[in-house]
Amino acid sequence: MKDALKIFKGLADPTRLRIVSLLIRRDLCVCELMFILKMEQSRISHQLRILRDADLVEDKREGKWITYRISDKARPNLELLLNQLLKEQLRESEEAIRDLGNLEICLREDVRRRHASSNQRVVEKI
Amino acid sequence: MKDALKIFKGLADPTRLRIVSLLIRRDLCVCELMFILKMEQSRISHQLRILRDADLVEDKREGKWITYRISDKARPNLELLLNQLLKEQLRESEEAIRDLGNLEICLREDVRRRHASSNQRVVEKI
DNA sequence: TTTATATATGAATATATGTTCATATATATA
DNA sequence: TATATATATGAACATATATTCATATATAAA
Repeated sequence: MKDALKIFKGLADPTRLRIVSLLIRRDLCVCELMFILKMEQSRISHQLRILRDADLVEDKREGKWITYRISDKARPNLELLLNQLLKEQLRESEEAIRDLGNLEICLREDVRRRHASSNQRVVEKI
Repeated sequence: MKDALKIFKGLADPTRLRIVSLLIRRDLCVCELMFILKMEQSRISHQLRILRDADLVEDKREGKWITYRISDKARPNLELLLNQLLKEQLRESEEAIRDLGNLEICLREDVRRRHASSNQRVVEKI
């Protein structure tokens, strides 16, 4: 598939757009994404798979965890594409603001190492 | 729906991506798009409807013809998004090159006024 | 070496999407 | 006014997609 189409299809789903918007700021593992997005694990894993198949992200195992990052290949285009649009989102979308807030909390609380089991359950939306 | 998602969904289909790539260069009516894309009329009209519902394009009746253009609202973002990617397409995709070639022919031959009835049939791909 | 944790994945399902065919509508022309 | 042209649209269909549930796998910890 042509690159442009790959990128647009990759971003054409709300869950994936949120994931990419987060990964563009910071590499994250699945349990961190679960904490931030308040979604169950398999849902996130399935969407990450689609993003990986589209060469938008790459994964790397780190012990128990698997960390996802924007692929080197896609990063320049994604930064170009999302830079402007994400600023608009942050002005208009409460969800986008909440995601970034949860990212802060996630990092501050070191979710990956400290919240272990609680992440296996879907937490109530803030 | 949030704007960013609207745009990505709008561009996440090969037919629509081709249409938008053409409209960003020049306003076109349906029969001109038929000539350029070698697709049947209802297929193009349906996709234009989706682009219109997503506020990416606007239509304007001009006598018998209905001309489509990129909406004022979407143009800045679309130009930003597509500028880089379309250059890549033109390097890599024969289809994109062919579309632009057909656009040239379409304008040179004044398809809108001169090829009338022949446009109602789907023409063999060049 | 058993158990817990983190993640992936297959199957099932519901929903969305793209295309085609047939037909409707609006304008232009004879 | 009757006909041709340009386009839109509804219905039907096939295909694609997103989500959930259940289960498999790989690593770490006890």
